[in-house]
This record gives sequence, C-alpha cells and structure tokens, in this order.
Amino acid sequence: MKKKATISRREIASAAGVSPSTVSRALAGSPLIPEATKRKIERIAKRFGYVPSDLARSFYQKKSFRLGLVIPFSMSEGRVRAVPSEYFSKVLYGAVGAAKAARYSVTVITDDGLSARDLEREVLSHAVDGFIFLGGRIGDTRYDELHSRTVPFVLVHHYVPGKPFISVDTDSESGMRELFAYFREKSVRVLGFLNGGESFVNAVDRTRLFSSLAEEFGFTVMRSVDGDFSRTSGRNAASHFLGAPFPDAIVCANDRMAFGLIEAFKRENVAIPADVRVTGFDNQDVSTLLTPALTTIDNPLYDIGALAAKKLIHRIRGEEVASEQLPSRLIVRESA
Amino acid sequence: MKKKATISRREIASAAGVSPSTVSRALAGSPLIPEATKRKIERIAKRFGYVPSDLARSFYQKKSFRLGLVIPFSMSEGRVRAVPSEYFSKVLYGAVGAAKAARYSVTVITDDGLSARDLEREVLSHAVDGFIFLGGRIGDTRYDELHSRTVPFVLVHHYVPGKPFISVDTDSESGMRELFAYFREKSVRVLGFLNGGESFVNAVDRTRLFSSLAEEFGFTVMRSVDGDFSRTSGRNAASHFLGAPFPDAIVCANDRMAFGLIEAFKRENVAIPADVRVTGFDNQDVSTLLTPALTTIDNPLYDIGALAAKKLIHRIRGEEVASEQLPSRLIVRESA
DNA sequence: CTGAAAGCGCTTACAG
DNA sequence: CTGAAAGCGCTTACAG
Repeated sequence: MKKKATISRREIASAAGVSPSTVSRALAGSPLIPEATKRKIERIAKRFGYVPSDLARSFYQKKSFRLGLVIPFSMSEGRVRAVPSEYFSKVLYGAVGAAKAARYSVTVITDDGLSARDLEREVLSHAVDGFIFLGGRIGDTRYDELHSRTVPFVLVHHYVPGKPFISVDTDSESGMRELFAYFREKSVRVLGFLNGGESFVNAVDRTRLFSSLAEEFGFTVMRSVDGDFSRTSGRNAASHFLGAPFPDAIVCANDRMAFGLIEAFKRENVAIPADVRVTGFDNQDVSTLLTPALTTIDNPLYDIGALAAKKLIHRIRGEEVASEQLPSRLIVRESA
Repeated sequence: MKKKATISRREIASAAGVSPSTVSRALAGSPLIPEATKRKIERIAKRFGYVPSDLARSFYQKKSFRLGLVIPFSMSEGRVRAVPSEYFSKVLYGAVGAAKAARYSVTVITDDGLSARDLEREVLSHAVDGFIFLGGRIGDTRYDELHSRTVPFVLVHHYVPGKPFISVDTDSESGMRELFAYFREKSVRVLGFLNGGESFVNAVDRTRLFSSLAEEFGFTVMRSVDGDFSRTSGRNAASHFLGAPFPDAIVCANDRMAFGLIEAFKRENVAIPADVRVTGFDNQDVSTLLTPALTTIDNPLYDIGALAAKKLIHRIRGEEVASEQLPSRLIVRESA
C-alpha cells in the first residue's frame, strides 16, 4: 500500500507561516494560541478544505469517542425479537443528541447473546468507550463481570438490586401518584389492574407501585389480571372484566395492553370512559390517535436517552456518577 | 499525558517466540502464517487477554469501518419530526446485521438540516466512511454535491430521477400486482384509492402504480382521496366514502392511513370486509393485531437495510454498485 | 506563545 | 515464512 502523507496540515502551516503543531493547536482550540492567529489559521484551513483526522486523534488518545447502545435483538426463523421500536427510537434519538453535544457518536450494537467477554472486547479494541444497555431482563449476569473489569456502562430502565451499577430510569411513582390523585378527584374508588408480568423490571415496579398507592389512597382493588405488556394480553384480559360489575377504572401497566383491552371492550360495546375508565402507561405516539384518546402516564424516553449518554460520558471520563430517575407525569385525555 | 506503550503485543510475541509483526499477521489472519503458528499465537493472546486496537488499524488504513445512517430528525418546541420508528428500527437492524458481518459498524446521524459540507466533513475526518440516507424528501440537493465530491452514499427508499445515485428500494409493483390479481379472483372491480400525497417519492410511486394497474386490469376507479401517509388523514378520508355506494375495495397507500380509515369506518358501523374491503401497504407489526387484521403488502425493510449496508460497503471499497429493488408481496389477512 | 520531536499501535513493503 | 523498519496524522511534554 502506497501512502502519501496528508500534506494539508503542512500546507496550512506554511501558508499561515507557522508550524504544523500550531495548526493543530489552533484548530483544536488550544487556549495558548492568540485569537488572531487562530482565526487566520481557521480561514486558511477552510480555504484548503482541510479537516483534521478524528481517527488520528482517537488513536493518539486511545479513545474512540463512541458510545455503544446495546439492544437485545435476534432473528430466528424470520421472527424478530427486539425492544419495541418506538421505545428504542426515542431513547436512541435522545442519546445521539446528547452524545453529539459532547462530540461523541452512538453506535448501535445488536445483542443476540453477546457474552461479557464479547462486550469487553469491544472496549479493549476501542470500538466503543462504553455501553448503554436497553431492554435488559432480570437476571442478566454480564453486568457483574463488566463492572469488575471496569468497563463503563449505564443501564436504562433497569437496575440490579444491591449493585452499584449506574442506571437511568423513569420515576413511575410521580406519574402514578398524579393518576391516583386524579382518580380521587373524579370519585373513582374501585380499581382493576392489568399487570405486566414478572419478566420486566418495569412491570414488577409498576405492580408494586400500584398496590402501595391503592392502599395509601384507600381504594379498593377489585381485580388484578396477569398480562405480559403485549397488546394481545390486553385483549385477552377483557374477558376477566366482562360479565361482572366493572370497577370504576382499570389501570393498565402499559399502553399496549390498554390498546388491546379497549379494542376488546369496544367490540363488546363497552363505553369508555362511561362504563369504565381505562388508563395506560408510556404515552406512546398512537395514544393520541385512538378513539377514545388514551389517558396515560408520560415516560420521558427522549430525556432518559440523553441523560444516559451524558452519564456514560462522565463515567468514561472517570468521574463519579450517580443513578437517576426522571419524573413521569399524568396525561389526561379521553379514556379516563 | 504520560503514555506507556501497550506492552501486550510484544509480550505475546516473546511468549510465542516470534516477532510482533508475526503476532499481528497471525491475528489478522494473514495467509502467510502457517496454521500451527497461528493457533499457538491465538492461544497465547487469549491467555494474556490481548485484543488488537481497532483504532490503530483504522488509523493506519484511513478507514473508520463505520457507516453513517442519516435520518431526518428535529425537535422544535418539544415536537419531534422523525421517520416512523418502526420503519427506522427495521432498516437499522438490517443495516447493523449486514455491517457486522463485514466487520463494519453503524453510527446513527440525526439530520436536522446538515449541509452537504457538514456531511462531507464527517467523511474527511474519518468519522464514517459513507452514508445511508433514510426518509429523504423529494428535492434534496445535497446528493449532487456529495456525489461530485465522491463521498460514498446510498439512498434508501428514494432516488433522484436521472441521477446515477445508488438506491435501494422496495419494488412496490410486485406486491401491488399480486393484490390486483387477488382482487380479480375475488370479483372486485370497482376501487377507491387513498393516496399518500406528493411529498414522498414512495407515495408518488404508489399512486402512479395504482393507476396503471387499475387500467391494466380493467378496474374502475370510483374515487381517489388525498392523504398524507398519516393515520389522521386516513381517518379523515372516511367521510369521502360514506353516504354513497362503496367501491368493492379501498386501497390505501400505506398501513397507517388504512388504520385510520378502518377506525373511522368501525365507528360508523361499516363492516369490513363485508361492506367494503380495505388494504394497506407496509405490513406494520400492528397489522396483525387489529380487528380485522389488515390485508396489506409486505415491505421488506429489514432486507432493505441489510442490502443498503452491503452496497455501501462495496461502494466504499471502490467497486461498481448498481441500484436494486427488492420485491414486495401480498399478505392476505382479514380486511380484504 | 511556538517549534521540533517523540510516540500512540497498528500494517506492510522490503529484504532475507 | 519471518523480522526490522517506516509511516499513518495527530497531541503534548519539553525547550525555548
């Protein structure tokens, strides 16, 4: 492979009457260089179309300035297993925006069963400087290993009890509390609940929260039905509420289940919210488009993604970083 | 900044009784090194936990081995303007998978009005080696400039008539033709159409295709309503069909409009498909969950993403690359 | 404030 | 088949 040295930096230097070092310093914004010199060099660089190599900079600094966003993803027999796309996109957009502001970029890493070693290798090879984990399930043991090898990472929307891993999460309580206060105001007293199962930390949290708030507010929980966060499980849940007096409101642990439930109710001519109020959680984009528009709790996914990126960058820089929860809030629309 | 040379490569070398050059060659899979030597070096490298620096390799080769996936994205006053998330995710997953197989990675670049110069700078600085453009609108003038500066890129789902830009697209005709054949079989003769407006190349294509196929099959087009690919526009379209005899089927230029239309029809107690058949285009994940499940045309987004990545990589390597269309196909469910 | 020089960790042409 | 050596384009400690 023949290689000609990039002559540009040297060219800029001689055109500006300075050394290549000075060009680098000026373009990197070093405080040592006087403004006048900087401006002159910048002008000449622009004229020559000279752009410094990020790769050389990365190489020298041994930092890739890249964040790895890890999402569970697998295809088997044409079936895709992945995090819901709206969730993924919003967190990603947030992360990309915040990363960009800090001159980092975001690389998507699909996780079809990567080992802790595979992941560590990405960092050792300087493919990325650290990880943001999305959509983790309870019981993932890779985090311990990564942590013990001092690989920087932050967990989004999940955490491991008793472990010092950095996590960024939605504070579900703030929104749920608003919802309960709203219920009280509307004289809602008897509740049904459609839970999200045991597989997701999120789901488990929301179930716990629902129970404790119901108790705190002195509401009666008439019925709690098992779901799994899917639209289908919401649809199936309908039968558990039909053929008996309705509670005043049915709280669904996420929007997708609420969509399924409402759909099934409509087919049975149940009027919402007249016969029974229904609420969701997540504030998915479609919530506003359905009839009735869904009353739900907003999950600040974009901000979560941005915050996760910021925390990861701080962690990469060796700073102390604490976990954080971002408040959720009630969005009242038509269904409750 | 104090710097200690990574001693590992030298360590591996001496442990294996060879030179550092040989270690590099062995680990890079050079055909010059005998298998036995390779295996020995690999074993020792593993024991020492040595991982070669991708960054050094990239730097030397002046290639980042990264693909930039460019998506329109902006936030103004809390409102997000972005490509639909399911679309984005699927294409992205496809691209990431194909890139990974070629040892490339994918970086997401949010485009809130980047100039051709901004984009070129990403390549000159070796942040990425080329671009995949998603969700482009008609009339984007940056492509000409990038092309003239020999920046490698491929267009997904759009193209510029008369320009030699590489594009990867869905061949809508194959699926539409299947749909029309299915209609003929079901004695459908009179059609309505809900078009997707003029802003998207996709929408324009589907409109053109619909007309020419209707003519070819000798169907009557009773009514063509203007939409804009949004669910809301689908809902609004309902009024144009109510209060007059229905066509045998209404073809919607995408699923989202079909969802809106069906929703509005259900509210008016229009039975689908008994009173009127409704079809979509895209085969979004929810199509299967709605009642009635949507008959639609599958858009192979995952494969499109994978193919776009492959083509871009070939282009980056300097090979000649042609545009390509992937066939779509009819998915018959309940709504038609 | 500025320049000359060392060095980041690879790959590869060259010589054996 | 293998080693010594040059070089990729930056950053920065060092000396002025």
